[in-house]
Amino acid sequence: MKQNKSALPIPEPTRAELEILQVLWEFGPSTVRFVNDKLNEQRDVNYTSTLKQMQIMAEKGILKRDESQMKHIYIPVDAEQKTKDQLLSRFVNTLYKGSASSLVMQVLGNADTSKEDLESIKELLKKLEK
Amino acid sequence: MKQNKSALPIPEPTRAELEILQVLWEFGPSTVRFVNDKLNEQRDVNYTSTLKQMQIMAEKGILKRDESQMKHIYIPVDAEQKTKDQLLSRFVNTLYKGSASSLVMQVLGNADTSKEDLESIKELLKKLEK
DNA sequence: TGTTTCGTACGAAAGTTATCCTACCTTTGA
DNA sequence: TCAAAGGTAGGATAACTTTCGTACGAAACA
Repeated sequence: MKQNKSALPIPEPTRAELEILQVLWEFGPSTVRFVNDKLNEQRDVNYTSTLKQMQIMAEKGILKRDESQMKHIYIPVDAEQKTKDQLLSRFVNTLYKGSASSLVMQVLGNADTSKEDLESIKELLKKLEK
Repeated sequence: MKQNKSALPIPEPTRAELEILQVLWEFGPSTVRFVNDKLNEQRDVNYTSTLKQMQIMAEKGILKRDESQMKHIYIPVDAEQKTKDQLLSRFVNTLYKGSASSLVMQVLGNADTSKEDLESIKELLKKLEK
C-alpha cells in the first residue's frame, strides 16, 4: 500500500527552534533579549542569531509577536502540549511503528531511567487502574 | 552551570538515515538494491540516492559493509536497541527535561494511544510489580 | 543635544541534508 | 563476444538550517 509517495512530511520544529520554544514554554511570552540570555546559559549564541531564528519562526507561523512595543514580545502559536503531542506521535510512529506500549517498554528498560522515575510511573499506573 | 558552550551535540541519525536503518534492522544486512526497493514501497526515491546515503553512513561509521562481493552488503554498526536508547534519551532530555515519567504520562494521555496499547502498558506494569 | 545603548531588519555566508546525473566497471546472456 | 543490465563512485546541486555582520532607528542619559 503505497501512500504519500512524493515527499517526506517535515512540519517539525528544527533543533534551534525547539530550544527557543522551550524557553517560551517555561517562561511565557518573552523578548528576544530574554530568550537569548536563557540560551546563553547553555551555549554561546549571538543575539542576532536568536533574533533571526525567532523572526523566521514568526514567518513560519510557529510564533506570533506583539509589535506594539519597541521590544517585540514573542508567543508560541501552538500550546506546549499540542506541539509535544505531535513530536511524540512522530517519534512513536518512526521508531516504534506507532506502538506506544513498545516505547514505554523501552523506557522501563532504559538504563538512563532513574529509580525515582520508575516509581513515579508505577504510581501513575496504579492511579490509572481506578 | 554552563557546559558545552561551544556547539550542539549532533551525533544523531538524520531522517533519511533512520529510514535506512529501519530496513536493515527489520531485514538484516542488505544490499542497496534491497533497501531501495523497500523504501520505494513507501515513497519515490532514486537508486543512486539510497546508494549515496548508505555510502555516507558507512563513512560516518553508522554502517559497515562487506565488499567481498560486487553487491556490497551493508550492516548497522550499532545494535537497534543501542541506537534507539540513544534516540530515546535525547528525546526525553530535550522534551521532558530527562523525566521519563513525564514522557510516559503524556503517552498515556495522548489521543493517538490506542486502548490496546493502554492495556498492554498496564499488563507490563503489573508484571513489573513482581 | 549629542552620544551611547539597545532594539529590529536585511542580507550574506557557511554548514548540513537529500537528491540525482554522469561516468565507468562488472556480470550476464543472446 | 559484445551489448544490455546492474553495480559502485564521485560530483553537482538545491533546499534548508543556522549563524552572524552590517545598517539603521529609537530610547536613555550625561
